[in-house]
Amino acid sequence: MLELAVLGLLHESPLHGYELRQRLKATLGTFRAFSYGSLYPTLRRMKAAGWLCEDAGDAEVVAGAPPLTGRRGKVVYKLTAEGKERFGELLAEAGPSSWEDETFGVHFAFFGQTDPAVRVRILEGRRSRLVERREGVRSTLARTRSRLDRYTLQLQEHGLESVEREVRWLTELIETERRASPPPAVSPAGPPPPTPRERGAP
Amino acid sequence: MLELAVLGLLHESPLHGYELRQRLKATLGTFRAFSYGSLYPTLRRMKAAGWLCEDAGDAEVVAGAPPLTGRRGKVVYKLTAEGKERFGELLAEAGPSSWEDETFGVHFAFFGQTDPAVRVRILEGRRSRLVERREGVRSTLARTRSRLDRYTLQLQEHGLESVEREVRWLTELIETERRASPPPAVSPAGPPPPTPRERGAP
DNA sequence: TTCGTCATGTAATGGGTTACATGATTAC
DNA sequence: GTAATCATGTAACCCATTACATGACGAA
Repeated sequence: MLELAVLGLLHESPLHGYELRQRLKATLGTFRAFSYGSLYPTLRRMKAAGWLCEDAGDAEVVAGAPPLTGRRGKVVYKLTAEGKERFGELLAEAGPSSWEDETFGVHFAFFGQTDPAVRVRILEGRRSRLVERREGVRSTLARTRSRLDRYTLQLQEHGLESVEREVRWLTELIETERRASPPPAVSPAGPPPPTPRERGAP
Repeated sequence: MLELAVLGLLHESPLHGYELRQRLKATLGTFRAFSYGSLYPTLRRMKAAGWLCEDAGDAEVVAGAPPLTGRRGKVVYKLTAEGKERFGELLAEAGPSSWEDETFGVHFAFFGQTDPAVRVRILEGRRSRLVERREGVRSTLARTRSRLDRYTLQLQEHGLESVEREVRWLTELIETERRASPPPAVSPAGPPPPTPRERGAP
């Protein structure tokens, strides 16, 4: 979770903890916020795991700076080769761990680096998860509507509309993805017709 | 959190754990789900705290039922007097603990039993929390929009629209509340006109 | 010189989840 | 008689939060 987000951000450029948190906010928006209390220990853990290392690239840090009593100043982290590999692995995962509520936003935020086929599978996974939830709410709502008071009903309906809205959003995203790169259509008769051009999408 | 939800549901009628969880789903809808792994320990804890007790009201349980080896069968809980008091206290709370993401839904679900003035304060608290968040997202979005890729942008905008939507919803709810019971208008000139009657609020 | 914000970190705690273990009851 | 679902419970763990402590640096 935090781990993926950190890998993703450091994959773009080296950062120190404080900066990382700002970026986290800017990247994840309303979806998730992390406190320093979880960020710093995570950085430590990830460094211990060998995914991160301290970046000595900043010349001015080395220069005439104050004697650095013990250890106080920016600590800039960057990804190691193992870290990049780990990021790649996490990006390739298309399972519940990529489409549940808490995680989907983070995976989505790094779709730019994600394989198109994986993107579609995650979007579909998320959508079917939400459709499931929607049906659950709809059916219990149908059963209990008459027994609910004004407020409980409002809550159910607002919740239901939120889910419906997200489903529509996902449907559009999926369609866009498909238009951009149609699935490798395993046609029952013969190989698929050659597509006009396979554009490189960086 | 779970505590409030349990108090609220048992306030309506005695229930056993399993039933309680179904009701929880029906009441909270998309907002929150709890697992048995947190429900049962919570029931235990609340019983120990004296807010709940086992309900012996079910005649058929006492009847010819199997010898009950040790302890196995439905355990129906109901609120004690202390439990009702506790529920009242929690309902009267109008602070961050009632309008943050994780909690608001639960508080809202029991608005039917909540004092109208408290309802409005909670709705306003929630709204200003969301407005704050919306402004945060808007401003970082304004600063960073050009640097964001397609997906990150999508995520930001979908998130922003979700927040805007909830703000509108809250605004409507607040207006409805105000129409139903206008605030005790403190007029700037002179003492307020004598209200018909000052009802005893202990 | 003091305030705000940048910057790093730890300890205690919290509030849940997953996975597992068990057994009763009901419907086929 | 067996599968589904009703029903209760525990233990291990997870992933974060809050509150706190510390300190550098720039602007007023």
